[in-house]
Parts: sequence; structure tokens; C-alpha cells
Amino acid sequence: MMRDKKVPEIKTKSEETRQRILDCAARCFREHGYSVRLTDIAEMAGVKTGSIYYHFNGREDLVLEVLRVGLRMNIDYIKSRLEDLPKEATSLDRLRTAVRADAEVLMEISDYGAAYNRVFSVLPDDRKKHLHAARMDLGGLLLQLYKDAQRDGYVRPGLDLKTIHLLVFGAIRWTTEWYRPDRGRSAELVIDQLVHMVMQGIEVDPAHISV
Amino acid sequence: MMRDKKVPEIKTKSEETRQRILDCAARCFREHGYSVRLTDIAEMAGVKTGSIYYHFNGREDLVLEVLRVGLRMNIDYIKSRLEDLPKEATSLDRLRTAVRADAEVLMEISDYGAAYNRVFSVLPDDRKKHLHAARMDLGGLLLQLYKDAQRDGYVRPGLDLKTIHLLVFGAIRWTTEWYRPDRGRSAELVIDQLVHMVMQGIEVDPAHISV
DNA sequence: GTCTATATCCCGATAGAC
DNA sequence: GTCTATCGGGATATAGAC
Repeated sequence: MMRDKKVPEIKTKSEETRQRILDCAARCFREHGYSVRLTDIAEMAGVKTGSIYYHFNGREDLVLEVLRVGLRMNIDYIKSRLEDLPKEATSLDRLRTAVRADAEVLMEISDYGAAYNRVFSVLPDDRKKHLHAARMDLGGLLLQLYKDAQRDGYVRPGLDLKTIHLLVFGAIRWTTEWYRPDRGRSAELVIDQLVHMVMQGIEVDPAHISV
Repeated sequence: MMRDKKVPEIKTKSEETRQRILDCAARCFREHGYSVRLTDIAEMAGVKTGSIYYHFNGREDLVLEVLRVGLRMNIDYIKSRLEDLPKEATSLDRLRTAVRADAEVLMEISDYGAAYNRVFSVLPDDRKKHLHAARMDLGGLLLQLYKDAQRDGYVRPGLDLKTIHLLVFGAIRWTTEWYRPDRGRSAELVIDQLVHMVMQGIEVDPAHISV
């Protein structure tokens, strides 16, 4: 899950347990939404409810930590995919890559991103504030790529890019509501269709119509 | 909210109260998600918690009723907009109209659709079953319009329409997470951008590039 | 560090007065 | 029909043993 950290990090047993609880929390939030009980998370992690309180200050704290990690993974993954691009990549290549990466991290890479989707909106306003900076980082990163591509003439000048970004972002986020890795359809297919639709649209090019 | 019913319906006071509770529930679910308390709904409706139990069998019953109404409104509104089209409308016109209508009902017409979005996924499986038929009605209605347009040669043959439908559906559903009627941007702008993107894509048509 | 046992709180639900 | 009062279940959180 995500690329390996640079530092090997000999983890203490405590850190391992903490990490396991966090992973299970992400998985639970992904699957059942905000209302999962601490008991369920504890059970999945192979500990008792009380033990969670040794590693976290409580439910709220645990939730926020999952969301923070989710956002960070999302941003880091997109950036790493952008860095993998060759120097000569155009701003359109970069936009396409970022959209793909955003969808990949949500659908394939980790539970944290999907957990973020389902949980964030039910958070009380003051909690949301704690995530504001990271959210702006992610949104800003993507929006800038749209702007760059438009500036370079790859994207139609008339479009409202903020709105476009939010619509694409939403189409990706909503996949957590219906996409299941089993059931035939692969994530790759979905992402291909998405990128195709966003870039070229679904209509047949009028210029190619024979009649 | 929605078009007037054919029958004027002299409502009894009881029916009015029931309706008010239902409307407030939809609003609460829209704004705060599944975890709103009955107390909040009651307060908004100007009654005490106990009174809700005269009109509904309990929280679960109230939730399901909001979802049922939401789905029905969504379907009915799309259908009515399709019926308003002139006879000579093409299958592409019908697809465009349906997508617009789906977005309108969610963003402008009623709280019920948005409530549905936020609540459905946290429902236990057996409750979801009760809505299965209506969900299929809505999904099937839209998917068929994509298929018709593709059959008539308006939509690229290679596309996986089920996936495309779910992506567009998701972009629309996710607007409830970010679109607010205040704050400048109008729903109409958003919907225009959506339809444009889905139909023509955001890329500049290569044929029109001068260099 | 992790457990067991328990305190505490909150909310849905019910009973019965009006 | 709507209210007030209250019960009961369930989940978070805490205390203290191991």
C-alpha cells in the first residue's frame, strides 16, 4: 500500500499496533461509513476496545488521523506519478496523469482515501477546519493542472475550470459508492472511460459523421 | 417544490404535520447526513420528539420514507422533462435533457434527492433491498437513454455506457458535497459545464488547432 | 501495552396525561 | 394529536489489574 518509505524504520510493537488499528479504522470507515463502532475496529485489529485509548485520544482523534493520512496519501501519490513523467511531458499529459492517479489512489491503492469520502461530510464544522489546509493542497494541485493545460491551449478557453475540476473530482469520489474490485469491471476500465469522457466527450465527432 | 399535484387535496392538519416532519427530515439528512437525531428533526418541524411516533413507526421508517420519496421525485421529474420535449427531439436531445433534469432535481428542486445521496450508503443491506426496485428504475431509465443515443449513432461506439452512466451520475451526486446555492456560482452554470464536458469533452478539438 | 469491568452519556422508543 | 416523563440499549470513555 503506497510506495515504501525511504527510511526502513524498525517499528516498535507499539507502533505496529497503532498502525494496525489505523488501517482497520480506514477499512471500516470505507466499508460502513462514519457510524462504525470502536468495537468493530478493535475486533478487526485483534485488540479490545480499551486498548485503542492507549494509542489514540478517542474516537474523534482516530477519525481525524485517518482523514489526515488519507489526504496526504492522495496528494503524495499524485505528485509521485507526476514526477515519474518524462521532462518533455506537456501540461495536458500532466493533467491526464493526475486525474488517472487521483482515481487510482481512490479505487486501488488504499482504503484511506475512500474512508475520507464517506466520513468528511458528517464531521462537525470545527473538525473540518483541521483538515482545511490539506484539502486546499489537493484541490489546488489539481486545479492548477487544469489551468496550465488551458493556458497552453490544450483546453477550451470558455470552460469554468473550477467547476470542471469539482465535477471530475466528484465523478471519481463517487466511485466509492458503486465500484467493487470484484464483479468483472476493472478499475482500469473505469479510469479509461473517465479520462476519455472528460477529454473528448462521449459524442461522436460531428466532422466524422458520413451522412 | 416539484410540480403541483393534479388533485388539490384538502389536507387534514395531521397530514400537514406529517408532511412538515418529512420535509424537515429530508432537509436535516441533506445537511447533516444519517446521524441527525430525531430531536433535531422534531425541533425544526416545531414539534416534540414523541410526536414523530404518531406519524411514523420510528426513525428507520422515517428515513426509508424520505428515501422513497426522493427517488420517486427524481424519476418523476426526469420523466416529466422528457415528456415536455417536442416529438421531433432526437435520442441525443433526450439524453441531454435527462442529464440536465437529473442535475436540476438534485441541485435545485428538492432536499429529498440530496438526502438520498448522503443516507443510502449507510443503510443496512436489508433496508437497501426495499429501495432496490426504484433504484433500478432510475438507473435503467438513464442507461437506456445512453444506449438509444449510441444506437442512433450520436455516441461513440467504443464506450462502456454502464460505466459512463455511473460516472456522470456520480459527478451529479457529488455536487451535494460542494455546491451551495449562495456563493456566486449558479446551478445553471454548473449544469452547463457538466453537459458540455460529458458531450464534447474539455480538450480543444485537434482539427481546430492552427499549428 | 493490553486486558476486564464499569461508569457515563446519549438517543430512540414507550407510556400515559392532557 | 401532542405533550412530558422515563425506560432501556448501546457506545464511548475511564479505572485499575495484570
